[in-house]
Amino acid sequence: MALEHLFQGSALNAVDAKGRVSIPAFLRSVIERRGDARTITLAKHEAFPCLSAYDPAYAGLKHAKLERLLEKEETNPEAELEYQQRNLMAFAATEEVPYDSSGRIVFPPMMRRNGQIGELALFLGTGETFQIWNPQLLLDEKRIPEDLKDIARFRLEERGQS
Amino acid sequence: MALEHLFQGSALNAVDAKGRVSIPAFLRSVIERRGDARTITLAKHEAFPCLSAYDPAYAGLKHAKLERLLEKEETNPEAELEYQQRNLMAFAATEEVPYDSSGRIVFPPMMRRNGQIGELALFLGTGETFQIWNPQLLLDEKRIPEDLKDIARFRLEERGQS
DNA sequence: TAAAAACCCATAAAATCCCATTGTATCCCG
DNA sequence: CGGGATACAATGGGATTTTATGGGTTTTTA
Repeated sequence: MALEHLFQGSALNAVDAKGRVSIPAFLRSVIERRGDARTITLAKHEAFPCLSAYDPAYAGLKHAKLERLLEKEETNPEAELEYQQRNLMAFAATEEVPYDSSGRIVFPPMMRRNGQIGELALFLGTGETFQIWNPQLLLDEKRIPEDLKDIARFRLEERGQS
Repeated sequence: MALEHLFQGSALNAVDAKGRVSIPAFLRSVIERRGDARTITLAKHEAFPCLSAYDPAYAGLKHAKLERLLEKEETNPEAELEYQQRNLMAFAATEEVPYDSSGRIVFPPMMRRNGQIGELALFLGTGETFQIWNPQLLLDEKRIPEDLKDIARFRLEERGQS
């Protein structure tokens, strides 16, 4: 693994009527330092009711890792099936979207539903990747530490006042 | 290995009365970034009841890979036979079709039957290649993860409403 | 010459681009 | 160090371009 630049920080942005959202500038700057792409890949998170997001550099690493796993166990038919399934999840079940010169993506409807994202999108850096949450779902999730919920509450208040 | 651009995402497109289908633009853009061709190669998938599809750049890689395998085990007569068989499958059992300026191919009847494709074609990116499914067969396939079936269902709904 | 294949045109919906506005953080200079 | 000036981030709205798809017409080919 070993990606040099890591995603960190949080932000709460609006999703407009066309489904557009600004990717926070501090996340974009990490993407652009990792590579020269201006796209993000969206996937349903495996554990939480939110989306997982990352850049092409991370996607490439993930793919290489899968390939290595396969070659190690090439002759095992069960390994072959598992490889097929993982590959489908990694690529078919994800969507790559470019962001424009003002840093916005338009949310693919499928991902918006997968992540149950409404009019507000909470961005959370998690190192190699970042997450996008419906802030209310994060507050409702018992597996999320209270301190993190406080951050979400703060971001909500911040927005409520302005 | 190491193809720089990977096939990713999903789409459900109509097959019209003449057997024509649009190749989703996001898949075409990968093909055209990998090389300057505007064709795809179709084959029956080895494990699933669907078609496997790729571009000329990948076909070249696949051929090189087979060659390498053969050289490694040159003195083994069984390896020689396996090479002949794989080679036949990789080249004789496939069809290469060009797509036109609007991004459509006409489905070769043999492949349409091999993949049991009806009036709808579900495209699934799988990294180095992509798959084309009859969406109903995917929903019926027990080896396919439920999350992926959800995507197929979403694509079907999306189309049903319009 | 009839069936099939390739080509061309048309169109509605969706995706993309472009410009405008506003609020906020940063800079600069006296 | 204060106060404006500047730059950038986030967002709204309209205009333009692509995409997916249907249908007709010409050109092969057998």
